[in-house]
Amino acid sequence: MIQIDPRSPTPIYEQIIQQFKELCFKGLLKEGDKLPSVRELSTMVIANPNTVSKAYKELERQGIIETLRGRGTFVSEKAKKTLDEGKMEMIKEQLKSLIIDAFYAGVDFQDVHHWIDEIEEEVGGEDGARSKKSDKDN
Amino acid sequence: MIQIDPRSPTPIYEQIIQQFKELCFKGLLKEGDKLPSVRELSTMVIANPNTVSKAYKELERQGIIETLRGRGTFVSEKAKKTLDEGKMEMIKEQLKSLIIDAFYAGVDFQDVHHWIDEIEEEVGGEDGARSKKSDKDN
Amino acid sequence: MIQIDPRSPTPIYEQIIQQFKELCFKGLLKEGDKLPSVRELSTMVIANPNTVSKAYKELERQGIIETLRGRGTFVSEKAKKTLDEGKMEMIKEQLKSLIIDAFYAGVDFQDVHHWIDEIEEEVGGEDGARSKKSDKDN
Amino acid sequence: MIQIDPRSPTPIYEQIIQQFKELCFKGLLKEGDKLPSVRELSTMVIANPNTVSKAYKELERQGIIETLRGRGTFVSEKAKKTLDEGKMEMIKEQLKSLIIDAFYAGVDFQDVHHWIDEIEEEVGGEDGARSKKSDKDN
DNA sequence: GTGGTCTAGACCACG
DNA sequence: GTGGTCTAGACCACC
Repeated sequence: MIQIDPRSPTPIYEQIIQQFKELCFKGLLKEGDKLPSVRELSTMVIANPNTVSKAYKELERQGIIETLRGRGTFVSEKAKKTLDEGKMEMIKEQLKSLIIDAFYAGVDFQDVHHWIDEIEEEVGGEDGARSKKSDKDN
Repeated sequence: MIQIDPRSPTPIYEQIIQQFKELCFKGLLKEGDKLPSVRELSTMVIANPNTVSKAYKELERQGIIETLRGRGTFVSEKAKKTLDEGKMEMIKEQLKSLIIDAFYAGVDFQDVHHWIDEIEEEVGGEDGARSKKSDKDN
Repeated sequence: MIQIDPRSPTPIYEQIIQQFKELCFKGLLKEGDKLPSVRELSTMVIANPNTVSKAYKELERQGIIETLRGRGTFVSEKAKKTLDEGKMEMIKEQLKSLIIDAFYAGVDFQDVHHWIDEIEEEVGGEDGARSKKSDKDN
Repeated sequence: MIQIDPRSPTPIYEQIIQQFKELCFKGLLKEGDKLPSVRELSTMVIANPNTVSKAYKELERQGIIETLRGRGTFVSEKAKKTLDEGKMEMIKEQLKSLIIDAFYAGVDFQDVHHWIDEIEEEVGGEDGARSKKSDKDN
């Protein structure tokens, strides 16, 4: 379910966050689904409970999951899609940097568009979080 | 020319790298142009010379610039665009994460495409590095 | 009567305590009134009986309610108002923290005074526990 | 400067947060002032660096302080006083609970008003963060 | 059983 | 020197 690369430069807790976000986004984890407990996951990925806990806390802070005390951690009912202008600006900046880096790796704007289409296909087939945007498409 | 935000979470040396890359990409810095010396830039942006040096070293490693001993640092003649498969995969992964984050900020795939077009206009109007790719577009 | 939010960061047993205190304070629960049994309340609010029991025990310890074995749990005859210096100091400390937090949320002392007046109106209209203090006001 | 009670039920990191907030609020720590380093403070209060770090992170998240990487931690230039409606509601709820608790400790609304005045005198003498509200008073 | 807090101490990135 | 990350393992509150 979750695959961690301990040798990766990106922190383990970041990897956990990212992968859960992706699972939710793809719809493989649906609203209300229970996540593995901190201890379970920490043994599964051979990480420290603290590290897992940190990831869960951040996911909760972002509104992706919520914890019901004594019962466990669950995918949040309302994956809040707050229109966050500040965050959007940040993401745009990151996107620009990414594209420039991509260019120096031999990729141009067309390729990036294609990549995004690929990601959309890979990810958007399920009726996950993505389905919410279908209103917009109609 | 270079604007540093000491409060930003991205390291200062990364900011320098990024901004020089952007300048080259936009064509505001052309092949053979001289960069400020480490000492000059470090006083200009109020940073530690070590920090600037680190940025220059990384830019040189990436083939964006080259240092001619005793003469200074210059934008590299041929911005080597090694088709680096590994790097492309990495960038693709980053792009996926970015898109997922964007989604949770209330943005969909269509919007991302538009953003990229915006970036292309902002950046691609000049006959900078990008122009080299135009062969591919045709 | 009692509303529990399982998502709230404040423990469920605390929420129960708080809400019963508020009901008594407002006079909606009067001296001698019978409280729901632990089992009743636990099914009503979908909580573990242990949790409800814990709340009742604490309320009893504070002298707000008393249990008559075999008969049930009742609002205590004399809501003992022990002048507890230690507790008062604690509350004062909490109040200070609260005000500082309020400030950073854009609220000043005057506003806090107004809030208290609002709470007084909301809560003090009934002839509940508060009425006992009216001697002091005169 | 900072006094920690390891026996207190409130977590050490909370105590640190609270005390720094109070210092800033009183104006004993002014904008731009340097806070002790994580290591310094952790030895000063006989706590683990992690615990101190956690406190600093939270203070930063709240916009009270900011860290300049490699240089240290400083009182934020702009103690952001975002009018946060949600937070204000939360604080109001806490205030209500506090007042009810206070009542059962033998305190009435008048007393609470007096307490607040006391806190205002204790805290508002300096030209600290509080001074910003003086515009409102005029 | 769950997550939350804390300690002790290691290693790394940044400036 | 600074803070950021992680491990190992303890204790507690809550359900």
